[in-house]
Amino acid sequence: MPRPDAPSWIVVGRTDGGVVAALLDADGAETGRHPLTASDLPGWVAEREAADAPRWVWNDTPQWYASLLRAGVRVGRCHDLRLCHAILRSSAYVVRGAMRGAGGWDAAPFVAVADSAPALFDLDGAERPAGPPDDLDEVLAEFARQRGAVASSADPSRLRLLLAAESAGALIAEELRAAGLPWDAAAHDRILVDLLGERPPGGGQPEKLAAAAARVRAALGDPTASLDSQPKLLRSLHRAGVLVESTSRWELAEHQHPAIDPLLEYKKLARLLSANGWAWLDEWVAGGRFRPVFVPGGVVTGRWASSGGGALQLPRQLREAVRADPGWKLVVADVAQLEPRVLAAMSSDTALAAAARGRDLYAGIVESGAVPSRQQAKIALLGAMYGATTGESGRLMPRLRRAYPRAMGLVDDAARTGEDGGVVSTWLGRTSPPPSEAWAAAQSQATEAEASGADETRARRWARDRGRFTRNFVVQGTAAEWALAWMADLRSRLHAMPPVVEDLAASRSGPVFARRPHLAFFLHDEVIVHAPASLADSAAQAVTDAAAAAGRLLFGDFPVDFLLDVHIADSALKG
DNA sequence: CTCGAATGCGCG
DNA sequence: AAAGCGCGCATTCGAG
Repeated sequence: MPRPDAPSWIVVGRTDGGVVAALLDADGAETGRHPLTASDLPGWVAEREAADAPRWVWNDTPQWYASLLRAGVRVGRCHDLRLCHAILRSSAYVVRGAMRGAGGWDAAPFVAVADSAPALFDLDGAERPAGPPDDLDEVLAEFARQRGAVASSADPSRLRLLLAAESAGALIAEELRAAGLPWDAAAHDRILVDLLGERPPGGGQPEKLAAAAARVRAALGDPTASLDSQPKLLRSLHRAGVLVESTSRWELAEHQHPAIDPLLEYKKLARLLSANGWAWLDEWVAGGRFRPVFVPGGVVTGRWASSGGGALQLPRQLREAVRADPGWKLVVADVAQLEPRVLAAMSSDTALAAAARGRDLYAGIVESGAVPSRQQAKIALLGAMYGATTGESGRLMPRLRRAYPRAMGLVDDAARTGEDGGVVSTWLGRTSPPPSEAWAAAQSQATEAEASGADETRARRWARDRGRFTRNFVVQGTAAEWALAWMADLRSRLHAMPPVVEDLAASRSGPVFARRPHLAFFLHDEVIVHAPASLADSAAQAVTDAAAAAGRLLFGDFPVDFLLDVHIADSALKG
């Protein structure tokens, strides 16, 4: 329980003398300062965290939190000035000029040299991302600027929610990296050997990959055909009478030729080897953990990106290698049709929300009679959110508009705004970037008297492209906000669980995560929690409860639910 | 040699 | 070659 005079915020930054923490009351007024050194920072933070549970304010979460976690110190809440700056400087909710005067806050996030990929060692100091300002005065000034921008904004409570969620995401991203995803390198190796053959000692092609290549060359009657160079492969195929325009899988699959099957097999195996083969295993898995770099807010819509390791592209093929430590379990949970549910809520479309309640949303649409089959419901709804105009998806749109006019109206409006050069915002106030100068120039040029037909065609195409982007932005971005709220709530629930007493010395997740369930992976609408076996059921319940809480936090009493598929297992392989 | 574009495929 | 959004990464290849 915080003391009555406990600081609401503690701002950390650097001065000439070292690290200084400034204590702020609830109104943002400074009540004291505390000088620190790099070495006594973790202990002091742990003390203040336990006593006051403040919101920690810093320029850039990785710059501070990575070393705190290494020292065994977890914090509950923070305000990440870099991430919040990015939201506020472009949010349509913020009044013009409120963020004026900020310098250096558009910097890329700090990259720690010791933790970074080998390539970064080659960069000199000038090239390595150094992060935003960390000087205490600049940090305090930016924090004041941001508080002012929120207070004077069109919707302070939504923006506060967004900034808190974004900052929680920053903590979670560091914790995910610190804990890592439990990865069984031996299981991974078995999958590789099974599909590719033994790892060739000298490099080179594994046996089964080479065999597939040989079958392709035999079928093409071309013993030297190159399979890895697209232009050369295309010529070989043409010589053999396979008249494709590309070498992509789905076009090849439309042709009949003895070379096609082995070629598709070869491409599949070659992809596995180059993307997630032994080299990947050597580089990215150590000590039983895959530790990717998650990049919160890395996508314009607010989704996370990743950098290194391909964290967001792990093939389903390899899920079997994600294995809980001995004595632990994995809780794997994903949301069914997150984006359509979010769309129903943000548009207050009670009919769409009713179709989704307690069941597969596409089945609900079929039951309502809007379209005849689940497949059509899925194609139509995805088309509505992505802006499909042709094909089956385009043909089904009118039926969807009749059945769900509010939901369809929301995405149609967003598209129209984008086509007209406007900006759109998510539910909590993240705003799309304005059109590029080239885009605007193309539009105005097309309206001039001497505009050519080509000018007009290009302008229209660009306008439609941008419409599809803004159409999707509002839904994808709000879904990202829901996911942040889900994870933030889940993180608190997991930390509130009583730590297990049994000796789980085998845990390789580090001091902060050794005795409690903790998040281990996140992918847009899915989380993996690594939990001591005795707490796995509680962790699964927490995942479900957090989803309900996130729905209420964003959408209040609006009757939409977020249906989860939750599994408890030793591996992340899904049935 | 480095760098960017193009291609293809993995994920949501 | 996708129709229809958002990404990252490996590979090849031509330009400088």
